[in-house]
Amino acid sequence: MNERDCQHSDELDLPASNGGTLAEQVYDRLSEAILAGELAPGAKISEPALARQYGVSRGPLREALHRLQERKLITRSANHGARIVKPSPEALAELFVVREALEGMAARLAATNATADEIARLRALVDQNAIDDQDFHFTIAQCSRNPMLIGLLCGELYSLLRLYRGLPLGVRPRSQRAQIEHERIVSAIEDRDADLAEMQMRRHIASARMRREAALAKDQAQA
Amino acid sequence: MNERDCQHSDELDLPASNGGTLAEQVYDRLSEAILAGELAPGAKISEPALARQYGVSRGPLREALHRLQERKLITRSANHGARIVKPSPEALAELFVVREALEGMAARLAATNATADEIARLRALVDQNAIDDQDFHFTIAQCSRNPMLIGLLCGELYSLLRLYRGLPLGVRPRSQRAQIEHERIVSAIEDRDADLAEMQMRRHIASARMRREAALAKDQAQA
DNA sequence: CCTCACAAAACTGTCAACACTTCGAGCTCT
DNA sequence: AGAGCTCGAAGTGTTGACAGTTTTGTGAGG
Repeated sequence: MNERDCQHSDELDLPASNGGTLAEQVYDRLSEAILAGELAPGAKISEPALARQYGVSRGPLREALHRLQERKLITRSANHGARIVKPSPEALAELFVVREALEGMAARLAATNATADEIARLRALVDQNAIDDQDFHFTIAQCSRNPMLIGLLCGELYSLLRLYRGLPLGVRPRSQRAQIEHERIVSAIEDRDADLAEMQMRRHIASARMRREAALAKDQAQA
Repeated sequence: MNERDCQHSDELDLPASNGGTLAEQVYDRLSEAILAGELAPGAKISEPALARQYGVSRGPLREALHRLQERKLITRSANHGARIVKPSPEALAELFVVREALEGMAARLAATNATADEIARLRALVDQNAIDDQDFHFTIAQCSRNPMLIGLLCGELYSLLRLYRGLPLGVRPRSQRAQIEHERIVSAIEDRDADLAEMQMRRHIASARMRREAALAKDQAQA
């Protein structure tokens, strides 16, 4: 049970949040809580309870909830309250298709626009095996020099990916297969071969999708 | 006792809006107003003024503004208010790159997943010349059978496209060039050729991007 | 004439209180 | 006992008011 020691006052202060306004702080804390899995998927959100928990009034909380609604992290229906979005295998598959398209384009642009320093950093990331997958993909997105693409990949899609995988951004060792695929992508970027970079990235995402779908199917078979 | 309710007030009623809550109605009206260009890009939003205009209190209005912020239709900074986002040539170029990736993927999926009826509808759209471009692209997105892709293309990206082009979803005659490109895309889908469908769609988007960038550059040269 | 300081107006952020809806416990009737 | 109704409790939607900040307008001084 994740219940705190103190019974009556679960009031959590918000000192570490960067946002100036309470609504922003609550938004940051709430999105992090949802993505970290602290709030169960599909669970109903009680505005008074959450407001007490975070030590704010319902006004800022509702503003944060509306932002989360637009980010599709919660669903809201009038007079029926808000619920944490529940990940589904279908949504996961859809997400990977979108990622394949966007990250493929990012790799294509990176092959053209990346600086020598950035390519060196990518090469270093691949050569040392202990890095996490996200760092690699984020770095390539940055190399695309396309802020909208970067925002989609590193913001919205990455959030949904965290939610669907149900893991707290873990640095788990990636497979040998992924290691090889990463190396091929970097090689293509080093060669400034845009077509090949896109193709390798798309194969990499498709491969990751199949692995993850298999793992998810096995999890659901157990449950 | 200066009641200005009925005389010359700018108070706009919200009868036609579908949403049950005031916040939703204001959200719909505001996003439509921004996308239609009724609110000047870059203009500052005064919460009291807008609240009076729409005949609601500041609470629901602020909730709608937070949703618009997450949709990137407005920008907000603490204690400094909200501003309508200002389109830039750079953002337009970025948008077309993202569209090229996503619509290419949609065409690929459509070649695989579209039903015979849907393909017939696409063929009809191409054969009759008077259709507008958006209808064609939306239909292909629907054929992808990927709700997340459909939501991105028909929702967020389409909104930004409307905003950046500054036109009210006009049914303007498309060029002969676009007509030919549409026909090639539909032919590839009819042949169930996923690779070709994606390539033709990406060329079509890239061609549209170059035409629009040229038009925008000319406009800015005049001004 | 320009600049700076200062006060007032306006605005944003926040809160507590008020309507209306929804849900559930308990009662009634068959 | 079980189905349906009633009424109270809880929750959501909305409002107006209050506190702190930013901006504006004004006047003195250089």
